[in-house]
Amino acid sequence: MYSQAEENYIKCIYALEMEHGEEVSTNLIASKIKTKASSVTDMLKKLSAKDLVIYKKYQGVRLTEHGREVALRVVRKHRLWECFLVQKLDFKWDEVHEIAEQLEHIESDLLIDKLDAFLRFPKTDPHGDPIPDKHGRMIISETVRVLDMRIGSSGILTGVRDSSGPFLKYLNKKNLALGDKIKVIDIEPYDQSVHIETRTHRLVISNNVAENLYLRNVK
Amino acid sequence: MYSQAEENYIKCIYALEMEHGEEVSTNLIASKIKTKASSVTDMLKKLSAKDLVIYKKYQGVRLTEHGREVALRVVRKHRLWECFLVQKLDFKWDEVHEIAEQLEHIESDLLIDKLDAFLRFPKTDPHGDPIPDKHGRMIISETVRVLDMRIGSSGILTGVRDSSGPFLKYLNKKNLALGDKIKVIDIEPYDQSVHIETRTHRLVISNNVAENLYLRNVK
DNA sequence: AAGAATATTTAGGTTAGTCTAAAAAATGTT
DNA sequence: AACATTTTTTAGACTAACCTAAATATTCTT
Repeated sequence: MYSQAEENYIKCIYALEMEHGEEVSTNLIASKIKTKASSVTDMLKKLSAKDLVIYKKYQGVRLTEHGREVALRVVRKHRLWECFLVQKLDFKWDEVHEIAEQLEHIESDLLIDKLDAFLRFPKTDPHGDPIPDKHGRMIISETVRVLDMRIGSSGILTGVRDSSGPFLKYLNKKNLALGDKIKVIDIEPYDQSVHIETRTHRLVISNNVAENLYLRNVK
Repeated sequence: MYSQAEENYIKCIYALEMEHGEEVSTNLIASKIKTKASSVTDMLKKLSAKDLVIYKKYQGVRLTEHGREVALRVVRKHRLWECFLVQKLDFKWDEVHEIAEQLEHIESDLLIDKLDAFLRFPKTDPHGDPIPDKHGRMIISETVRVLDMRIGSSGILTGVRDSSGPFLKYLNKKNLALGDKIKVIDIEPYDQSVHIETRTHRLVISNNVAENLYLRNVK
């Protein structure tokens, strides 16, 4: 239906809209997709002609209703495949992204619904991100960055903002995993580093890390 | 490593070499891949430059050792994915080809080895075709077409030559499946149609069908 | 509000893979 | 062996997706 390149742009625009709200700029897309701004302009015209985005020169771009549906389908496929790789094939959560980037473009609605059923209709992927159902609906749980927690409060680690390999490897090394209960002991005013405690250990995480961990509040 | 188009040509040349032996002609490739002869010529030059085939103008083409390795890797992936679709996702054997055509191009050796293990190292795909192992080796069992069996002899249905949807659907309807024991009751001299008997029923298959069913001899 | 800096678009070119039409080679027929 | 037919290759064009460099808009600074 749509080419891989088109799907990648749509997915990228969707992610940037989620993250920044408002219109998404050409350069932002270019840097995320690692291509040149001129290439982005070319593609935006094409997507606009196909009614996937609303694009006005120099004004950035937004997904149309239809564009959003396409984006959610790709996101659904990506996240379901990630579940498959981790749950069934024993991949680590930091190893699945590149492979899922390929698998997300396989075209077959039946395949993806059968995969969904095989995995018992998971609601989140291995990084804690919600999986849209076949109608594009997903459960977005209220989460807070570790950095924004009150001192002394606790939460369940439900998601990571940065799901790059290096960051996930860092979490593995520090023995932090989705579902862990985390208590914020103290936030250092000087550098915003955070002392946290899990059921098994205590540690200090940098401000950078604390911005990238999302907790669902407990109690 | 290689583009999908390149992989498809390599796989096609491999299949035609198996089927016809000798050099494979431009037109044969064109008709199998459903493209024009001129496109094939272009691609053969490229594959030749990459040392995947030996190509001499007007003389047809053969795979190099390296080309054969690439072909076997793609075949391995295709057949493993078919197993996955049928065994794990409950697809019918006549529904999996198109999806496997897409999945076979996913690039990750680790993925394919893990999939292999997950499926418990299957030796044949749902159509009875052998699956190459990670070194490209596979078990080719001695099989005979139903048409070539002696009258009164029996065999186990181990493979189909034509694995197109319509043919597989026909077999489903006639209640014939891989692994069934089949006895050849009689071959009609006039039109070469064959009377066969399975554990559960007797039926007559046309010469055309009898050419496309492979049996492994019993006793 | 003008000039500087930045962001975006346009113009024109490249590559992979396809196509049509014409030319050239191989093969078949007598 | 010469002509006809078939097969294959070449030449030249097209599209998708990318690129560089230049032109144009927008935004920032003062």
